[in-house]
Amino acid sequence: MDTESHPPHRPRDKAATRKRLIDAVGRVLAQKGFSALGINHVAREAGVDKVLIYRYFGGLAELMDVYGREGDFWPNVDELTQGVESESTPAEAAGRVVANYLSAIRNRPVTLEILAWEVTVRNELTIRLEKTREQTSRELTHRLASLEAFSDARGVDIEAFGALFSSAFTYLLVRSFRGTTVYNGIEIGKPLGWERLERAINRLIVGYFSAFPNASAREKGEES
Amino acid sequence: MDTESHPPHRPRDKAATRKRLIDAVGRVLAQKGFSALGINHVAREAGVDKVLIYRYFGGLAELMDVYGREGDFWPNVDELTQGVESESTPAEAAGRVVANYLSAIRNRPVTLEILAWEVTVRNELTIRLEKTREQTSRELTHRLASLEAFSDARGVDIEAFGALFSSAFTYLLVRSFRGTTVYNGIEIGKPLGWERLERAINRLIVGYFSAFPNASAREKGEES
DNA sequence: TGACAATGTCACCGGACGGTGATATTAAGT
DNA sequence: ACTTAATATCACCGTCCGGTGACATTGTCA
Repeated sequence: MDTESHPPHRPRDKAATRKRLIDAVGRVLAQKGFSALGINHVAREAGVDKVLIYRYFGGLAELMDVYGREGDFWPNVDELTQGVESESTPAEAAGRVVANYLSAIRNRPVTLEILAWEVTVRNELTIRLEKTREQTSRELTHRLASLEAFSDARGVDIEAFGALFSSAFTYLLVRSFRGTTVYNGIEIGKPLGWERLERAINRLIVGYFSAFPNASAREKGEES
Repeated sequence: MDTESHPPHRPRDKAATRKRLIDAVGRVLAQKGFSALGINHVAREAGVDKVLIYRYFGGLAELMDVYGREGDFWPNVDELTQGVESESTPAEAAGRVVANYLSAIRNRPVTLEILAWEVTVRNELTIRLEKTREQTSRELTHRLASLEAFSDARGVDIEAFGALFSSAFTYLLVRSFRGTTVYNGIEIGKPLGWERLERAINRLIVGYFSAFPNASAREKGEES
């Protein structure tokens, strides 16, 4: 429909060709996965000679860098904190962020592809993407910590809390995305499985924060 | 030290050559990772011609199958439930299993490599390994559920609980194994980071089970 | 109109991959 | 000792990869 075959003279337009290449990265990632992400594939997908990748970007790494900047596959802080009010309790806020994170990542194949990619290899590309995400999580932590309720909750390690939950979700979502249907007896490929998970998550969140009822109760839980 | 170079005539021994190939798989996985796992690499590592892989096993997939059977890279239920007594409370038992899981997987590069592999691709081999692990987790769940304390705790979903924690650990361990030093502000490459995680984990466990104090308290937490 | 740079195409290189046929070497059976 | 089959090695094929130099086409500006 859109991508023509070779011969018909395309009007020469550097900017358009650049965009063609950037878009091709996303298409290759979505359709073939990162294992097929190479100079040849991207150029072929863009219907353009691969030498232009070197000329316009310097190489695939730099092209990926641009793609990483322009892509919106990662939710920002505003999206993650949607529904979190300043007077929210920690449990409410955490539950909101968790739900936002889940819905933000689900059904975004490219994002899941990249997350899976980060697990397997660690090169210039994934390190750049990783830094972007780390920056986002830093902002998120900062914003959550600025909530009144959190400032009162002693002993709460919001970073460790977030690391555990986001890593669990990321792992389960990626596994499900890759085709695993059952993990630890949970049907992660069906809504029912995720309902069970969300129920357990809610209990964990409530339990975690209820152990620190807005100050006090410090002598009770500090055994280490 | 052990692996000779090419020329010196080795005594002909099919069984020994088979073993050489199987061991080479583990070495390649441990040293180069699954991305380098190919006919050529394995044969080169074994110091043997690659055609023998076809002759003795049929191909790399079948060789991997044999390797998967003979390897002991996955902890069994006994190892995971070490220290869990029949009179343990759910929180104690869960904490024990969590700690055992962590120590069992850490410093096992091949296991971590395989776990990372399962995230990325899904083929005959990873599916087989996945089934083995799923079977183990099923047994583990069954054993834990048979504890008295658990049978009393209503509303506890031990499978969902385990899925969340094991997936979080797996993800963080693999990321750390791959070289990521900071995740969500946690230094997962250093003991300090893991201490923070373990502290948060303990609070989560205690909080999760304390929400269900051995029966009763059912009308309090069943909002969904 | 003519020169020149920008844009895009083509052909090729060396290397690694999976896979296979032919050949050499060794061990065993008679 | 001689045959024979098992064991192991070698050489080669086609394909894809990342990367690069040479060439063709187009637009711009003097």
